[in-house]
Amino acid sequence: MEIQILDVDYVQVDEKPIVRIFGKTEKGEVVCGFYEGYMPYFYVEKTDAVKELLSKEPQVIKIETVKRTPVGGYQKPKEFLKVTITNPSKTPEIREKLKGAGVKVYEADILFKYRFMSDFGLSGMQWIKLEHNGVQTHTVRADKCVQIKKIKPGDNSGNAPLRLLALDIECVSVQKGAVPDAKRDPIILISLVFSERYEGRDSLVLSTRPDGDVLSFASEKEMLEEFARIIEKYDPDIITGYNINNFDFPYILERMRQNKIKPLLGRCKQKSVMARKVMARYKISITGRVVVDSFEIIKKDFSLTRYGLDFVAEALLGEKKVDVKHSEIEKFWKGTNKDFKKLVEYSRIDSVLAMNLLVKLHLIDKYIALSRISGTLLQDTLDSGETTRIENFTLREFNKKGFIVPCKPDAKEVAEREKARKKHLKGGFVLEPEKGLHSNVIVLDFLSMYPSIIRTFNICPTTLVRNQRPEKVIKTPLGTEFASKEIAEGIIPKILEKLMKNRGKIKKKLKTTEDPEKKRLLNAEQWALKIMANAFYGHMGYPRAKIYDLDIANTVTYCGRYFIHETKKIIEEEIGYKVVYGDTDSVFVETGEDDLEKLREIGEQISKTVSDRLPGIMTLEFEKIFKRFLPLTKKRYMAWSFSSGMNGWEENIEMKGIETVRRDWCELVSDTTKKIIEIVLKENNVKDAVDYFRGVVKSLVKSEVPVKKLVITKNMTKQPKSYAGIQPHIELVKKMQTRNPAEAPGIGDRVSYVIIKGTGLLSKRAEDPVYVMEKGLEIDSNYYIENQILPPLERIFNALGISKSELLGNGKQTLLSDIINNNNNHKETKEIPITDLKGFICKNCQKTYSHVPLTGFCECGGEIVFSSSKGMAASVVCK
DNA sequence: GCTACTCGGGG
DNA sequence: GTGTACGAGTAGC
Repeated sequence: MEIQILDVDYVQVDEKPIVRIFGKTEKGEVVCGFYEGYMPYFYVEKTDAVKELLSKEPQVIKIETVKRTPVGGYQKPKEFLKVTITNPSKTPEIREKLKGAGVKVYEADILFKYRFMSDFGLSGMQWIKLEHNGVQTHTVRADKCVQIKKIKPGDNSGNAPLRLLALDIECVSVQKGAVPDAKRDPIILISLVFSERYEGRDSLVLSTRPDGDVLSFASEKEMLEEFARIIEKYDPDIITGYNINNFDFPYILERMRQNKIKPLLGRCKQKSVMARKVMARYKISITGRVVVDSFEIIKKDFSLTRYGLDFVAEALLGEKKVDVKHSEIEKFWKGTNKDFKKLVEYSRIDSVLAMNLLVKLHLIDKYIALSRISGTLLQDTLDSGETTRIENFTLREFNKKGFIVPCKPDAKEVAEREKARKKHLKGGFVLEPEKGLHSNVIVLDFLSMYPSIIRTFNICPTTLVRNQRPEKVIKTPLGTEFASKEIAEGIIPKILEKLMKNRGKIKKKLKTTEDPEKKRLLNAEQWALKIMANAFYGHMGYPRAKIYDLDIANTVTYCGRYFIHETKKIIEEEIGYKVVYGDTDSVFVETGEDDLEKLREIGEQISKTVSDRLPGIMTLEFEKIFKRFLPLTKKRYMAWSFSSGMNGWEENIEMKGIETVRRDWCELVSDTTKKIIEIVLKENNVKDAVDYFRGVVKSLVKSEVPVKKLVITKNMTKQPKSYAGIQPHIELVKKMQTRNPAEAPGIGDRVSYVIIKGTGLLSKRAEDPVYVMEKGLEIDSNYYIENQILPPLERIFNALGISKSELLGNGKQTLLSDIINNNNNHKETKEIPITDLKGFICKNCQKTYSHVPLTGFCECGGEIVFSSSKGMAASVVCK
């Protein structure tokens, strides 16, 4: 029998744990495999005192002497005690007792399911073959329950047919405007959407109101009981919804508690649904199933300005919600039959959208790939971060080679590490960017820089030279030493080699794969391999990590900085090009060439020269070409980029660290910013950009900009009177309440406003856009210039050497172009080709400028002329 | 510029 | 469940 692992847990029966593996066959049968005879264990240092301590513990059933190597500096294996006990849940107690006695304890904080999975080489969503006997049990809901004899890796790839359920609840608060409180406000409606038909339907709505197209119930209790029955009968593998982790599920569980219903929604008939509160956030676990919150994934994987379901569905699916405001739910609930029908439809569509997001955007592909690679169960991959995955993964790899891992650090240790880290750990090197607008810049990146450094110097906590000295070492540029590869190959470098090579193979396979389904899975896999490889460096510098080493983290970043400096030196001093910017693992090289193909050739040449010169597997790759490059500051730039793709050169505008859209900016800002960036980068015309900006300012002043483009939107999260400060949108709501209380926005609604002309406080001049259009009120153009379009654009123009006062003109008609044109009148006749143009220079004091001051003259009063590598010139010729 | 606090999503 | 872990954006020094 072959199954794909969905979930693993254990039950304690008569002093013995039984591991349960929940999975699904290729045909879609649900299987639960029971494994008996595997016992919990951990390691401690070997002393007589420890033996004495352990002999008093009734839980301990076996103490063996074993040879292992602790992780923490290069060393030879030594003797440890392997302690086996009867009950996994007793481990913390014994662990703390030993720790209290000053005894070093290893691997005593590993979840039992993961101890088991690690020893048997099992991963979440992995296919496995089971040799088994049939068993019958009434404790588990599955098509087949088997007693596992042996587990072997499976042959299948892809996924078993997974059955999905999407759900959404509706409720109304007794307190007007507030978010409903599960302790008090009942659920009125539950909508369910099925990926496989359930009793001939693909959706179902349950309600305590008895009309419309719903399953109706006399009480909330009966409705919730039926809800549980449907889940049992439909038996989904995956349950989804929008914000179900932090709203629907905690709410349903509390309502079940109030109604004295045990929340048995999982595949174990005895285990209730668990809602663990982790720092103000809930994590839901349901035995044998996986809860996927579309909202949480979208927030992580997509960069959007807002994450409300309406916005997300529209942006990502092009699908719309039913238009019902939160403040209207009560009205529709208590309203006519038609009103109620609309509410039912509203709820149903919310579930449909949650389902569609998951299915159409393939939201879980990445997480399945991460699970398979790291060994983590899908639910935990979704709920927890990088640390869990890395530690799961590393445990196996270290154990395989006879290493044992320390327990996680306590709060005191974490605090000390945090302090040391802050003080000593330096990050990547960021080069001060060369000011001004650049053309024809080649961008080169190190291929997986940190993983490559780790592999090149065999960097690992198991090879780091501390107390014991290996016969042969390799020294890093920082001076730290590691055992050389022939003596002891580091576990982490070896893992990275496997991950990187595997990724190469998958990328190759991807090129010859046509089937879109297979392609998607391969793509998710190569992505996950990259993510895992890149996470190791960060993990070793993470204060809560079990395998934490500041010396190692510092070695890695130091090498990074060292190699970037070396690279810059080689390019500038040996090859002879200027490096105009660089960040951590990249260099931006300016050349005189402007043909894309020739630039690529130069790029490849630089790549080869540098890679040959640097040690080990350090590889600098040609990445792309910036036809135009405008740095604002470190880590902030914009560029017109060309990279070679499948269909020749692919161009796009790249922005790093620059926002063009922000919640509190109106549309005019993003429109204008985008346009100006395009003029500067693509047309290389600063004058036109300035003109465009002035045009916008002019039309603002003349009230020619449509009101729609000036609307600013903010959320009102609480009652207007409970706001301490004065805020425009709140003041507007107060105004609207006196005008027409029924139409005024309520709590949780978004408030749209524009700022109008007047004498009072700015906040008091916020007005309803509709009202402004009806009454023809005048917009405060000054506000829009100073507070909206100017702040982002000022930074861009500053980078081009144009100050705010110059930009706004201030009456002086003195633009760069005019000055250049005026230069035609110059008496000097010397000409230079435009390709040699470096900038501008004062004829009198030699001060250089990247842009001509708009007065046309230097501070010293001297005349500004062109400067080139061949000297000064009065004019420039274009060829 | 940095660090501390808030709030998101949901109804 | 042998676990305790957000993160961007903004307000406040």
